[in-house]
Amino acid sequence: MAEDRRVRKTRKALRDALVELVIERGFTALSVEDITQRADVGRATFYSHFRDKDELFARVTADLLAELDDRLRPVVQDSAVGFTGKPILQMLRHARDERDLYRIVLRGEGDGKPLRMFTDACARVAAQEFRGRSERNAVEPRIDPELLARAWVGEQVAVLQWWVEQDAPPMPAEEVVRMLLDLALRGRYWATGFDTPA
Amino acid sequence: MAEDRRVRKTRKALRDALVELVIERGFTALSVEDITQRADVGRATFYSHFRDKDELFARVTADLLAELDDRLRPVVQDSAVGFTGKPILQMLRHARDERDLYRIVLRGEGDGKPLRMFTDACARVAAQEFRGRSERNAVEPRIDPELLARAWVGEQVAVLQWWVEQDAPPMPAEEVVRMLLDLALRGRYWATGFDTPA
DNA sequence: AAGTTTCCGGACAGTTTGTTCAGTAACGGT
DNA sequence: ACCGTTACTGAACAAACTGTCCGGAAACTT
Repeated sequence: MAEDRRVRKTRKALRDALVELVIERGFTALSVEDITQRADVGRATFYSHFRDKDELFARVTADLLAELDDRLRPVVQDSAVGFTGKPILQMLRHARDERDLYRIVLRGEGDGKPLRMFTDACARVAAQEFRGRSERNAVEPRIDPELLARAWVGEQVAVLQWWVEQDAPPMPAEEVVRMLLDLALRGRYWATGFDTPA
Repeated sequence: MAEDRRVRKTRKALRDALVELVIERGFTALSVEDITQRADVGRATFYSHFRDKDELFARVTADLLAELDDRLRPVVQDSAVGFTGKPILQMLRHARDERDLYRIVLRGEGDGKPLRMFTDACARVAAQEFRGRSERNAVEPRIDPELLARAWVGEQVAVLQWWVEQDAPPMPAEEVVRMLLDLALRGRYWATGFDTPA
């Protein structure tokens, strides 16, 4: 049968080897042989599982994003508004479990495609949310919802990037969320030092 | 003399060819031959000017960042506080003049190294500024200055990315700055929909 | 033990890279 | 206008990597 334990084993070995090496040297600096060598697998075997270096990479990152999606969906759907602290907390916890994979995505490895998929997906949802919110609240849209979403997601991603690259004992996820909430609620503090708009 | 007009001419041709092709196909998809062909220059000639595809790329982006630095330095030094609207306005104007180059950097092209240099530089300055500000104002640092800086810069960069990729007649730079100021001053609006901190 | 599936090492042509070199063209000074 | 210097060119080269194919060895299933 195609139900062979060996297959999953070597695939996992290749995936793990890729992740390790990307962390060590970066994606572009890798040859297929580097990967198979680290995975202790013949070079020819690689091509009977994946067409490309790129395909392997794409699968690894796609799986991570899918897993994140699974964890996030219930949380997002629960709350009428998509942006409580909970989704971010979920993301941070997931990032704590799968730190290397998050690093890879958030470093923009692999032509930055996974990172772009990630941010684009977030921005799409956020933009929709902001559009709806400004309608419901009858707040005149002084800020383009598209731009607002980009800015919002940009902040989240930047914080994630920062957090996941800390090598010292990292700040607890709950603390990060507290700070983000504080940040959002106290824009005036944050903005201290701005000129008044001309 | 080494002051040959031909040299500058072919170098410029190579640089321009690189920029064009990176916009069209992305950096990793390029061979040296692609570049020299587009620049109408012999392949061997390339290596008498640059060691690598990467070196050419690094020079191009480094020059851009240096130029940005030159434009920013006087503005930043003028104002005691580094984060009035003026630096951002300068950046937006520069990005309007050198749109393709900004796109390349902000897309994270070339392993994302230039983008990281850019954001890291900004974050370093911002973090210092925020540290000083919280001391002067005797505001207890409820938010790690490092995190605050990352978040701040992440927002700026995200907005830049968004703005520079718009293909329709882009929103004027002044309008973007106005929105960013509004955004910073009205964190509470932005945060509508958050849970209250647990 | 027999039959199937996977793995392996080696060999293959095709690219790309970075270097070298001899010939040719363009430049700059007098 | 001439001549020495400098830069460009095309070709050839070894080296590395890619993706494919094959026959034999090894592992799994029943």
